[in-house]
Amino acid sequence: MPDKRKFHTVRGVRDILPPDSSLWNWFEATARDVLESFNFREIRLPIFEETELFARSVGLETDIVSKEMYTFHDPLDVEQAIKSVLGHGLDPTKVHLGSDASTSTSQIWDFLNKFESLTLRPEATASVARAYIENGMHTQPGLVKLYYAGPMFRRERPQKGRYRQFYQIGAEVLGTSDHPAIDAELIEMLTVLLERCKLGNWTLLVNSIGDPNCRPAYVELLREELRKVKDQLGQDSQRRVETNPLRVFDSKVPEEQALITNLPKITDHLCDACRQHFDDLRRQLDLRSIPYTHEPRLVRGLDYYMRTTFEITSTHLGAQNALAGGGRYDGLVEMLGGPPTKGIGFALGEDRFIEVIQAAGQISASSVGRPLDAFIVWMGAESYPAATRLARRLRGDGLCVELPAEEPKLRKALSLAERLGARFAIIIGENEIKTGVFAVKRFADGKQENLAEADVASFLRTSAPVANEAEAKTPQT
RNA sequence: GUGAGCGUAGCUCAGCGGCAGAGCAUCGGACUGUGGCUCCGAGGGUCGGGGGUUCAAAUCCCCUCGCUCACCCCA
Repeated sequence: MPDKRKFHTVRGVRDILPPDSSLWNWFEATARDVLESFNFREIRLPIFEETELFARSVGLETDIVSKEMYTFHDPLDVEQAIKSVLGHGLDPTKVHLGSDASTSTSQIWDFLNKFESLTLRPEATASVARAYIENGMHTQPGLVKLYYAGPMFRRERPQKGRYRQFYQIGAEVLGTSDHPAIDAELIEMLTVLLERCKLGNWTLLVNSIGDPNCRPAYVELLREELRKVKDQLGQDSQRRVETNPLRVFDSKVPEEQALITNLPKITDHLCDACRQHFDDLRRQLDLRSIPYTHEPRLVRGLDYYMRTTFEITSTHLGAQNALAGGGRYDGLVEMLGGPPTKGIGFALGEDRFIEVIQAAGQISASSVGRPLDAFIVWMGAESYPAATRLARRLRGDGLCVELPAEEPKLRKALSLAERLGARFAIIIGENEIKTGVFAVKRFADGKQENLAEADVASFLRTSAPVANEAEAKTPQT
């Protein structure tokens, strides 16, 4: 008896179906086009890495590393390891969950962590830094400008605009220079992409969070100020006062907002070098005519950020309103064992971009998807060979063609073609085989022409552009 | 991990103690070489799952699972 169990996606992941997938493909192609026009080149990275890479770069205390990573051990490696432990006369029950009250979960983790631990990437900057070091990319001439695209994984509770498998496109600039023009051009690149997506309702927020010279003193100052008003803070914020005072700025508790506004701003406590860098960044944005808001409360969550941080938010989204975010991470490569290297990058959330593009309504799956150019209706077994020849010819000419496998009734075939969105139906039956001309019917106005096989392709192509009809009609903004 | 809302056909939902429903979609027919319209018909259900109350439960009660949104945090 067949098992009637229905399989479904696991929590927080989803299918992306046609026609939506057309919009995704369009967005990815557009992003690639923009990034490559700034001379960025794609780096294809693995989906999983050693757990240690993310722990060290993203930061042990971050939510991402402490509770959101999909970490696993190769089962065969673990089996091997257990056997080797047994070979040393150790008690196997000591490593069996629940078999012994003295074996705690953390002890089991300690045991497992002696063996290679792997993690589905929660972000990709760490991988880029690893690849930069591993491949000796510091010997390449000039700046190393890379971009990546693909899925990331974080085990968070899903909500609007947040998924456990989500898609990011990111760009990174690595090398010996930390000139603010690099930061500004990276941001400019993002604004160009926003324009190409015909998005208007976005805001650029920028800030500087200092560097290891000036930030520790500021964090201490902030902590002292927060302690003075601790009893007015909620539980979450009270905890952060001790663990990570900067995070208090992220609070959305309404009662805390007034308090937060009056806290000392990090940009008032930067060292001279950081202050200069931030001032120059703003000048660089001005000379590019990029509107921005200085948001002193913008502190990014990942440990490796320093100096420049920025974020693009959209009013079209729900609570998860960040479309893209990034910042400078000058110490990261060296911390991972590479040469002293400056770095800056951003990641944008594809899921969120797609949502905003759809909400804006300027670009849609139907306007960027590939249309079905021709539906071939054939009648009678003797016409099928001619139909297959025609289909091959049209497809070879770059057209999208549907050829029914079974002989259809004419009325039903035309009905199906119309519902599939075909631009034309090409009718091949006894009459057409005799005369050698095909009836080509245009659905838009119902007009029909008789054409020789050799003329069909050019007729289909010239009578209407193949793709992006709707986009071409939309005035440039 | 916490809170709230919601689970009935592929989709959107009605029904809220008494035979499991509608619209849309799908398939077939009217209609044998000309689509859209119209009409007729068909298929499709563990009413999320389990337990309880009752002569009788989609409906009332309890538990559980799932989804959505929000918190936390982030793209």
